[in-house]
Amino acid sequence: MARPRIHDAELRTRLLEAAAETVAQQGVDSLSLRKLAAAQSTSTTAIYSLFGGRAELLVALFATSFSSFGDAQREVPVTGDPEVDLRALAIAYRDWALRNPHLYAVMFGGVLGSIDVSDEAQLASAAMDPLRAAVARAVADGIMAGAPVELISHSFWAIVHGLVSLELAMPTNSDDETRRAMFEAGTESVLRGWTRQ
Amino acid sequence: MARPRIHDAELRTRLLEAAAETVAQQGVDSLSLRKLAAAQSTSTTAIYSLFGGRAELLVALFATSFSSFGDAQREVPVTGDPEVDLRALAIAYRDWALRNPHLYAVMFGGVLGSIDVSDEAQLASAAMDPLRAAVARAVADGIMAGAPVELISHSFWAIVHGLVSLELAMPTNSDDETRRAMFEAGTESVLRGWTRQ
DNA sequence: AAGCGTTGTGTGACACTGTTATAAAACACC
DNA sequence: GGTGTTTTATAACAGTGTCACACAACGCTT
Repeated sequence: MARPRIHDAELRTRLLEAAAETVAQQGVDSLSLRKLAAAQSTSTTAIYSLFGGRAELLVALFATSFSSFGDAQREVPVTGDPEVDLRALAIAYRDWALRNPHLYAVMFGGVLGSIDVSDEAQLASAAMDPLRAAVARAVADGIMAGAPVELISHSFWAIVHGLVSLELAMPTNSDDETRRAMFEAGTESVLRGWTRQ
Repeated sequence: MARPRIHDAELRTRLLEAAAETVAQQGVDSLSLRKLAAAQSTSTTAIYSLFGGRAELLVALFATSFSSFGDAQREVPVTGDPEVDLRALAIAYRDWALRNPHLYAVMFGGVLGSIDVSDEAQLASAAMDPLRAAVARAVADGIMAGAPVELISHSFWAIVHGLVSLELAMPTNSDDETRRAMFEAGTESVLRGWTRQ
């Protein structure tokens, strides 16, 4: 019984996808609400009614980024060898991060500033489920031991994230192969650290 | 033969220190050139003549942050046991980062956006010299082996940075002791991974 | 001593930004 | 057709970084 709404879920996804593309290509600082709204032939009011504001828009982007990242992790095939799976998960992790550095900064860097993402932290952690499952298989097979699955998984997440994060933050003059070798050597060290001799 | 300059090195350090305090306490987004200049009873022109602009000011902050961080690493005493030293360096690393999360975001997070810090990367890497020295001692003592010192050091840096970064980015409901235990378990895994059996 | 030339500095304008109050638009119903 | 209600776009507000410009402050020359 009033003006029909155009600020619907469809526009919300369109705005979110456009924002994701801008951030992915130019970084979060280049995201302007005015330009984003204009590109979708609407006004900034749409962003405020659909998200709440810039901060909430970035939280939504944080969530979808982890969702896309989680998809990439889930696409890694499960073999009979947990160690093979862990190496493949690590490489898939690195590939995604190097391909989407700006989104990775939104997910892990302090880019979001003081924006609270407590509610979305679970969703973020869910992207690591394939890793936890692989570690659980390794423990079940007696390949790994020494701590709870959650703890081993966390340290594996930390080394992979640490290596990728340093690679993104610290510009080096070493070539791609060298950097990949450093990455694999790093993950291998944690693998050895939890592997039963 | 002209107006005497007030925009000198002393004002530069004052501006930089004030900027560091603001960023350390409220984050990089809360740093306004206008407010910063006004707080030092000068104008924004000072920042432009002394630094070049906001980006260059943040690069200078990046450098001083790594300097302060490097001091904390160098303050860790050197004992006769390289493994003890590595654990102490890791704990000092974590302490500094948890005490200065916003500066840590400037150093490693994508907070600086597309600002180039290639020239300062060496300075950043220098903060890790105590770690490299400890690894070198461990290798010399035959405690660690399997790769060049630089590679082992890098993986150790990565695990420590990864653990700290996850701790800062992912809000958990576990208490301080649990988080510290997870940190130590993670660093121990890399230590074991490079330790000769 | 007065004026000049030069250099450094603060002021103000410009083009942006996110946010929000307000007024117009677009419908259903009487 | 008029009324009421909801949704939307517009415009104003306060703030930002950046930079051209005019003023201020000195040494030197006349």
